[in-house]
Amino acid sequence: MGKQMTEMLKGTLEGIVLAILAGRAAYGYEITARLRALGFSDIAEGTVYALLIRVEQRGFVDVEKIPSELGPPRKVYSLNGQGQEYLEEFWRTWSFLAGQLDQLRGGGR
Amino acid sequence: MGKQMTEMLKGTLEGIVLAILAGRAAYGYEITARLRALGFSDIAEGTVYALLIRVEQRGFVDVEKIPSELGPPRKVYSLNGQGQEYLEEFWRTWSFLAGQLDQLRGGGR
DNA sequence: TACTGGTACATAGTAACGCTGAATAGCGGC
DNA sequence: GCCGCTATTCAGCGTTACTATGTACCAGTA
Repeated sequence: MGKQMTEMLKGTLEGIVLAILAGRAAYGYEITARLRALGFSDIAEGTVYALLIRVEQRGFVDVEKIPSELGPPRKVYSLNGQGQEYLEEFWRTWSFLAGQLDQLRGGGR
Repeated sequence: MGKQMTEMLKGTLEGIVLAILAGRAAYGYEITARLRALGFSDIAEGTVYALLIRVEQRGFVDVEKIPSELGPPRKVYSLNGQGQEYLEEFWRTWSFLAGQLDQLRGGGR
């Protein structure tokens, strides 16, 4: 992925992952796979795990450890109330930014 | 401005400034004022100047020093060919990201 | 002359984020 | 036993925007 995308993901990747979790609970490896399916093909696994630890420490998600039949136990993350609120604020911030950019792009001034 | 916006601006502020310059040439102080008018009320002057130096070093803008009747001489930046190309790539990257986010927001899955 | 305020640019230090690259560990199949 | 897939973790790095200053030029005013 380009450097531009890398920089643009700063601040949005977190929202993207929380939005995925808003759909349903998931674990790290699964989230990485879903991101790749979404077209974010080059997001490193390490990035996702670091992000998950961050949002866990901020209290946006609940964690449950579930044994897997295939490999080591999975840490399943689910969005909690605080996370919901944060996600809503994320969407507000995003809407504002997207609005301004659309304006800039269209008007050219 | 919120911390969310701060992080989200990483990678997009550069595009925003280049888009402003695509409209017409401008100098740092003026760009800061325009950003504030656009609603990015808390963008520090220092941020804009640092960004302008960055894009200048990458060769995206041409610079002309023009004496001001009011204060020190202005450094007027104008987008050049390379900057145009970069801006177009920025819009492509942005479109992809915005598309994916819209999808995530709407579908909820 | 001295002071104030607006214009205009620059820089050192800091924090946050995503990436790179590697390590660790469990399980199934050849 | 070894390889490949699943699954998580961590240290070190580069980029970006912010904070907080500092420099400099000019106009108006007392």
